[in-house]
Amino acid sequence: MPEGHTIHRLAADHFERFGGRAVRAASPQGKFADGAALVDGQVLEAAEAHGKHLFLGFAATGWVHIHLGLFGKLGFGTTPAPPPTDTVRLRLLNERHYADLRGPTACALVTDADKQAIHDRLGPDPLRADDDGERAWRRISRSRTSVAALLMDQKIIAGVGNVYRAEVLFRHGIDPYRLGRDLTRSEWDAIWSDLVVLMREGVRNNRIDTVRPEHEPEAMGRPPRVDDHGGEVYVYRRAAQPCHLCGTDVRTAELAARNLFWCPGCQTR
DNA sequence: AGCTCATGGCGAG
DNA sequence: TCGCCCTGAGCTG
Repeated sequence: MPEGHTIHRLAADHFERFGGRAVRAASPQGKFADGAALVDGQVLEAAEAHGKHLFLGFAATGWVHIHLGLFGKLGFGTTPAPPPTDTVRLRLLNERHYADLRGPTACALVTDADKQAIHDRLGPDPLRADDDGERAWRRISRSRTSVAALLMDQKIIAGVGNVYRAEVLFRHGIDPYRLGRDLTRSEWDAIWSDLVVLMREGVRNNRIDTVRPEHEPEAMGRPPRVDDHGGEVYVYRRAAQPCHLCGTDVRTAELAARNLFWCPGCQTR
C-alpha cells in the first residue's frame, strides 16, 4: 500500500540488489509469464520511479512497468528463496536476492515511448530531482476543485497519496475543501517544499512520519503513541480522536471514494 | 467461512 | 460517479 516514497525506495532497493547483473525472472501466478520469459537472463540496467510508477529497465527487452495500486506489494528476501506462492506475479532472482511482486494493478513490458507517455501524463514529483511545483501551481491556481482532490490527482502532482495529502494539509493549517484557485502562491510553495522534505524522509525511513519534533508525544508531555500503520501522523485515520495540538475531534468524510481526515480546529485557512 | 477495509487508478456511462 | 481490478489482514461468527 504505497505512496510515492515507497516506489522510489523500491527502485533504489531493486537496483542495489539486482542492478548490473543478469536476473532470473518468472511469473508463478502466470499473468506475466510472457514478460517474465523475455526478461529472464537479461541485465537490469536501470530502476526508476515517477510518482507511484516503477520502471525496471532491461536493455534488450525494454521496461517492466509496475504499478502497485492499492493492494500491491513487493517483498525482498535473501536466497535460498522459498517456493513462491501462487499469487506471485513476478519473482526476480539472483545468487543472493529475490523479490516477489504480488497484487499489482500493472505489471507489463513497455517500450521507451510507452514509458515516456506515462511520464507525460504525470505531474511533477516532489521526489524527482529535476521537478518543481511550477507546473502543478499553474493548474491548481486555475482550478475550482478542492485542494484535497487536487493533491490526489496524479496529473497535477505525482506521488502524493491519502496519507501525505491529509498530513501536509494539516501541517499548513489548510481546510481541505479550499478551492485550488483560492490558494495563495506562498501557501502552495510551502506545501510543495514541505512535501519534498517529508517524502525524502519517507524514502529514507521507509515509512511516513509527519509529526514535527516539538509535537512528539514526549515533547507534549504525553505517553509514547502506539501507531497502527507504522508512522507518526497528526490526522490520518484518527477520526473522532482528539487532535494532538488543539484537542478538537479529528473529522473524516468521503471525497472521491477515499477517506479524508482533517482537524476542523487547526485547518481553518 | 465470510465480511470489511486498505497509503490506487481505470474505463464506462 | 460508479463499478471494477488486484491481495491480505483483521475482525466477526
